[in-house]
Amino acid sequence: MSAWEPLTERQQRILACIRDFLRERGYPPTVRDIGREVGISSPSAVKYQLEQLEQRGFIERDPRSSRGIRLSASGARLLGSDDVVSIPILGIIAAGEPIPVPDFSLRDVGDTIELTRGILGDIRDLYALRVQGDSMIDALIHDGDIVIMRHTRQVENGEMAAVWLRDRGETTLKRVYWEGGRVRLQPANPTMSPIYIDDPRQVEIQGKVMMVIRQVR
Amino acid sequence: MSAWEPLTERQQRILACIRDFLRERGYPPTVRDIGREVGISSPSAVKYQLEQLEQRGFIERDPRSSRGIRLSASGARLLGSDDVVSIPILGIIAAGEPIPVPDFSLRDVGDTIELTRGILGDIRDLYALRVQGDSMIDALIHDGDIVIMRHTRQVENGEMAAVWLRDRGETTLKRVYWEGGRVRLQPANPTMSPIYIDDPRQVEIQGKVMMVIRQVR
DNA sequence: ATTATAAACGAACACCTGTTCGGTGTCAAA
DNA sequence: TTTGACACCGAACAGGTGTTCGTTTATAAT
Repeated sequence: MSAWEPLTERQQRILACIRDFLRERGYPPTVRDIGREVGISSPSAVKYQLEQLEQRGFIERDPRSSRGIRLSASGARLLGSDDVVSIPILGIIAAGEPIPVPDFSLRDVGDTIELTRGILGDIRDLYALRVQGDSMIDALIHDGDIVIMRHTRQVENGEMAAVWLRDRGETTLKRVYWEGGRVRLQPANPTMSPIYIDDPRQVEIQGKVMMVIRQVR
Repeated sequence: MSAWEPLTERQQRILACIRDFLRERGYPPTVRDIGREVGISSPSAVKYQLEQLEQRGFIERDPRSSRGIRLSASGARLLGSDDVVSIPILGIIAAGEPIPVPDFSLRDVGDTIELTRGILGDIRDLYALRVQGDSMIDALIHDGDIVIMRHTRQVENGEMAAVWLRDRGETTLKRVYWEGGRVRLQPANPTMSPIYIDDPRQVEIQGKVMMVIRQVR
């Protein structure tokens, strides 16, 4: 049975059993728990199925360790069961100043926000900033919002970035388009006009905007 | 030791050990795992501390069950370790139509979004809607955003609600202020003016806006 | 009918895991 | 000094848990 073939009915039931048991108890089931749930009387047969599921990447196991089963990332995705990622909140984003430069080598982080992997997608190089002030209205971003950024110094055409405009001394969040010798910065608010920067050296990409979260008060 | 006294240094280390082990392995530590981590050589001494933590409500245990430990809700909160809540996505929100009425008695839900409890706060009666169109720009809400709503037919002054304006046949998201005989609807965009509804019977509260999530493309 | 494969069966084993029980050491208060 | 509370120790026990090994059953292909 190759990894591309559909899961058997029983394998699906085993995965669901692991997910539900985890949710309810906070720890994974034993092979005998699983057997009782899906109607297999022999622990070795459950082991056989767990090996299949492990080979196909839906679970991971720690051998000889009691309850040593966990859902893999793809297993969790299949089951609609998400895990939590801790994103460091590094400071604020405001129009009149550049955003903080993240140092991911630091292990000791202060403030964090916990988000599910499913709404984040790729979690590499992410950090969070709190929005301060109302000068980002053109990006449909409100004072107090949290912006999730990916640390990068370059973005593709059409991606939304935190841009530091050197001559203006100003941070702005806009979609960036490199057009020949100049840069077009397009607001998220579709009723507003773009701005054009003739000298690309004035445009400093500080990060890519991945997500905006607003907790309404 | 009463429940109101601070945790000892060692108890804090044990809680952190449980959280970290869970995150890394996907299952809780054994008493011997915990002992090795925090420098206690006897499993019965670990048991003693786990009993203290259980009595004070930070963990729950299933007796005689291997790795039968879970963080309680308050334990998880203390540790900044969040659990995941599944919010049903019931449909769309667009200006020209009323929003779907949630039926929480239905157990079988279709689409959901998984979010952490920590960014949601009180999770009662929550559901999600996808924003369609650009007619909610005055609420700083963008086509494609996800809005988290709480089902309610009334809101306090100053709370942001999905309001169905009966005579206009239009949904709008604004802060609601009941002022004598009329209603003031204030946009989230601070540069925009409020609208006033003289006849409160034209104002139908469909839900309270709790959160906005934008996954930037 | 035969063969191969997958998926189950069951018994037994090794060792992991929580628990019990009795004890020691430290500290503070009387 | 004595007492009590707290927090640890260690040995041993009971049973829980994963694993091994050989067997059986069902199904599909030849």
